[in-house]
Amino acid sequence: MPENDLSPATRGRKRDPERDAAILEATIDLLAEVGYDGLSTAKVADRAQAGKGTMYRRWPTKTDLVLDAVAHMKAQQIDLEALPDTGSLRGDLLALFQPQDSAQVDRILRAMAGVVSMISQVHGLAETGDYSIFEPWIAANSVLMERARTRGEISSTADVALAAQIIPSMAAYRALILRVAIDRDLLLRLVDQVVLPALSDGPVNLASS
Amino acid sequence: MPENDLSPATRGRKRDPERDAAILEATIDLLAEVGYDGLSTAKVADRAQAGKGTMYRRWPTKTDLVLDAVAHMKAQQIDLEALPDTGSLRGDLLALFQPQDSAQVDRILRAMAGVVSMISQVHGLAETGDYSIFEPWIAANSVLMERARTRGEISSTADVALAAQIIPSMAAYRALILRVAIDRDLLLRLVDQVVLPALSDGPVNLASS
DNA sequence: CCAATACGATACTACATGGTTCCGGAACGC
DNA sequence: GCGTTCCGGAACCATGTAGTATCGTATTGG
Repeated sequence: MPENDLSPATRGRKRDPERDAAILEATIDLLAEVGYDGLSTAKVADRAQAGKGTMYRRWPTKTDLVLDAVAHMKAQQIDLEALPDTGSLRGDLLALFQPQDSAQVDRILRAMAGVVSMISQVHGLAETGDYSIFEPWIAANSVLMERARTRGEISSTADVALAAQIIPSMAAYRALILRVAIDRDLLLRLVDQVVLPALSDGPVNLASS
Repeated sequence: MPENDLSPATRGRKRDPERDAAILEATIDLLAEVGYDGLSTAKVADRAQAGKGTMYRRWPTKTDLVLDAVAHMKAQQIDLEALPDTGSLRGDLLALFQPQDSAQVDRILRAMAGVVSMISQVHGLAETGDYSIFEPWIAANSVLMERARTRGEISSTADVALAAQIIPSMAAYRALILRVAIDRDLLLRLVDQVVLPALSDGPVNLASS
């Protein structure tokens, strides 16, 4: 009797993992350029210098391919184990958004815009949230802020869950609607005039007329 | 000589303006449900109980139709001439986002998500910004905040341009990515813990250890 | 060396869809 | 009434594309 009909194919030529990477990268490129629907499997294959058979051997469907490409992109993002630690929350936040290569960030945000169109069409995708690039950024913000709280740097009652969403949501708005990335000037204003005040203890100092 | 080859057709049956509205409404519905690419002209005609001829007599192309539908939706939005005036900025902000029927807001935000996919594919659209539903909300925020400033209610040096973007950008993030609208609890937290502190004079009261 | 599997390339199928055209009928102005 | 323009409906066409199949070649293990 055959051990297993689905034996992992020990014989024959092996799959080239480099092809996986090339196809996923080409997918992200096109996602950023033309969106989910503008992306055709033929174009992906063409750009990756791959045959469509090679693609469909790995991903049974265009949707699977794009989802995996997004996961791939996400994995290259922020490493929650290696967050900046400058001693102050302000320094940490600036450092977190600092090092990103501008062109690379732009590509990622545009790809994210491409994903938005997929959510409308692929049923049951909105519920998982797996596709969001912004979620790890929010998580990173939370970690930095919680650390600042244990240092006593911010209010013990600060709404960290909310504050951690401010910068990422602004980034999302600009990326998806305005099609522009956050620049350093805006980042400074956000940190100093919005995020830090929101976390501080200070009573809202409305003019007491 | 003919007065004008394109004379507005004084003879014959007149166009039914109700058809315009029905078609635009159907377009927005579908835009919210399936996105720009999931939207087919046949589906729009079907839902509006209209013939495709009736549609193409008005809009030469699917893109024109969708853009006009978005403009139509935008026109039904915030009236900058009739902003709330409760006496306090806090009251004004809460009133601004208050009256919206939740289901209606949800529909609008989902439609906006559908528009995002169009931006990737229709050339030269991202530059105009005409499509953004959020921009009038930002403008309304700015007006309310400037009024508060002239009342001396907030700091004279407050960064209104930035603060006015906070709530709308959060709404955009939630609508486009999370697919959820802003509820009253979140609105309260945003106003009291983020927006108002950002506009206040108070020095950032970081714990002086 | 050989069977099995991978690869890029290309041809092919099945189907959806944007846009046009035509129909029979209804509303309008003259 | 009579021609013109509108209406909903449906047929029609050209194009694009997801997914499959095939071909000749390159790698692998036995």
